[in-house]
Amino acid sequence: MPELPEVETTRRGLAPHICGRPILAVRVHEPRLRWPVPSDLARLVTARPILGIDRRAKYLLLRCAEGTLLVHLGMSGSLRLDPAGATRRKHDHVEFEFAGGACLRLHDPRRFGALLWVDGEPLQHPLLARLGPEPLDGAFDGAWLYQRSHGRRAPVKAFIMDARTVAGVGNIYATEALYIAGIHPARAAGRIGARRYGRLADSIRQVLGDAIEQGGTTLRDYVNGTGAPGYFRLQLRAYGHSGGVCERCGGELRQRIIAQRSSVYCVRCQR
DNA sequence: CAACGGACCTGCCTGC
DNA sequence: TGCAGGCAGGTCCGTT
Repeated sequence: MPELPEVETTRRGLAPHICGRPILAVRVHEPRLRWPVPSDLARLVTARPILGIDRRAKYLLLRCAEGTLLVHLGMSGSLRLDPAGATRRKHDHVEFEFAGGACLRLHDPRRFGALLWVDGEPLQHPLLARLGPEPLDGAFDGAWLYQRSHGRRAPVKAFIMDARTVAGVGNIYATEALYIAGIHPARAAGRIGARRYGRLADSIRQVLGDAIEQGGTTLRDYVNGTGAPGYFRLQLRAYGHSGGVCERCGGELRQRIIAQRSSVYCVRCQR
């Protein structure tokens, strides 16, 4: 479900409602996520507030006084703030209850997500320490991509989805950015020039930024932390349009597995 | 180091 | 209506 824009939308939706409010109770109904949910989670966070919510790649960092809750939503996860009285649903694995009865619930049917506790500086955690630049940061640009791509024979789509290259570019937005930049997703990363990488970096920034503005992409039932769907799906030009016609050149949009992931591209104008 | 395949799960859709 | 098979927005880890 969630790529970077959906995670960021969740962060923005939740922060004003939960930051600074003490957690009254924590309930773990299903600890078997990607890694086991800490058995002493309740002891770690009960009676303490979440001080702030940050994001790094697709991880949410819920900052507490003595450490950080690291949350990843995997393929099917969502965080939802329910008003008092709303009942728990199937696949709501962890609940954080606040004063007044509102309840933050981690919902994740496929359980590819994670909820971890990190002592100390979370950015030094092994899961985060080696991530590449944030795509919406100034440190990310075409020069960075070009320099990192030297000698790489893997498809450029795999290259930009590698979190060490740039953090948080998933299958939908990699597909869209390559479409916008006019680059064929299967082209070897090391065989693309600096100018084209400049365009690709711009496309990545543009597509992620626009998607965040639209509240993310709702495919199945994604909603942000406060229940609103995202509208970026309406602006997808390649993803989900296989068999259709390219808006730019009239060519055929074709679907194919590239680097183990389903990809859509225009057979005529992506080179 | 780079590249690749497998692993972890449930739900939903298609076709027989 | 039932069932098998394929597919899905992620990413870590082990092997080559």
